Amino acid sequence: MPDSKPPGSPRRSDTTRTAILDAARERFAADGYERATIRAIARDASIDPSMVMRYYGSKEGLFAAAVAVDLKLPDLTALPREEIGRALVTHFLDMWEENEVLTALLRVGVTNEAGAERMQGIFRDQLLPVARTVCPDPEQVPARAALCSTQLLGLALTRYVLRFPPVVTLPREEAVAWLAPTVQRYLTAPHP
Amino acid sequence: MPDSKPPGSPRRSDTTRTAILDAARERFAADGYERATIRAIARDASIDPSMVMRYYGSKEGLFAAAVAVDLKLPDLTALPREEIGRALVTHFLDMWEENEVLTALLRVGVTNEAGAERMQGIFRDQLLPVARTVCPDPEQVPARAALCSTQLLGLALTRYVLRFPPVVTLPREEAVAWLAPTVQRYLTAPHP
DNA sequence: AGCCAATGTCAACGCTTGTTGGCCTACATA
DNA sequence: TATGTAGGCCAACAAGCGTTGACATTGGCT
Repeated sequence: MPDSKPPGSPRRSDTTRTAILDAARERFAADGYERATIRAIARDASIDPSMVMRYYGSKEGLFAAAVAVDLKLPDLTALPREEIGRALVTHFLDMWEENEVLTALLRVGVTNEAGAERMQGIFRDQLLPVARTVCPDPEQVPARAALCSTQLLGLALTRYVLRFPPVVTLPREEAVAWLAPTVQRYLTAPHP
Repeated sequence: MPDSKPPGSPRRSDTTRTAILDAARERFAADGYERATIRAIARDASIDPSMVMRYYGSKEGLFAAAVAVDLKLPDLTALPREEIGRALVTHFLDMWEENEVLTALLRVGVTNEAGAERMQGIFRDQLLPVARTVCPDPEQVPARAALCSTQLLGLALTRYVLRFPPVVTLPREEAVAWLAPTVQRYLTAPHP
């Protein structure tokens, strides 16, 4: 049996495997699911396309392995209540600029069901619990977290994917200054 | 010369042409650019794929013909100043639910350069002038209009494309109630 | 009726895609 | 040093793609 996986043991092929994942993330982020071909990814990683199949089974499997997102959301309870909006927006900008994985996920999620579900899962499993720690009424938590995601993903969409010039030009600090009160309100303001 | 086009004259093939455009919009909206194949569109329209080529030249040409958006933005100067946020949000929801063309444009724009430029052009040519009529400082108009587009497109993205359950579930009136103040502030509040 | 262009059908082209299996190479272990 | 196995490359497959050109059919015109 090739490729049994005693979970901690390093394999001789690990450099190739991560080269494939890196190339895959880059291509998915730049091109989306369909146009990111296995052949192009393999070319970027300087290996044969069949290696991708050997290590990740299929294109879907490669995508699943390449796009694993940890938003690393900070503990908002340690902050003064009126600063959580600003903290969230800056943190999201950090995450988005740290690497390409979020851009990849967004580009893919728009045309690929599996990608959409994964994006959905990330916001459900990571943003929702954080929202729970700051929202007054537990019943409103999903809606309030969802509202935050509309604004945050809208910024990412126009800034990093569609690249609307005025949004790209907008200095980071100014974007934060404008969006922070919005997110703050979605999380903490009384239901309108 | 086949297909000269005296602009007003109806052609015998007009029913076929609009059938193609309808099917194209539907497929682009559901699948994005790559997965919306000419063959599938032709099948939906019950015609031969070669007719698509005859009438629209290429897939790019078909897309250009199928996705023409008029946001039909209302005259905001006729409104009390504090209601323009709500008016804009409701109008955008109307537009988005009226037909599939905006969803098609968003799905395509995320992975297709031409689509992204078209989306960009729509907001530049249609939203910007409206913003000019309500913004205090002309110099801030592009940034403020862009901020509005981040929130409006973020809502459309999560509600109509990624279909985040809490956003889909959110009653229309509630979405308006939450977003209206945001848009209102982006357009009219003093620079933070 | 007879012509001609517009409309539609059919089959094929060249190309790219994801995916597969066979084969060679190199290393870790015995 | 011998050997088994993981790593890697190559060539090929079937399917699907956008696109093309040759051919049949229709319908409005004189």
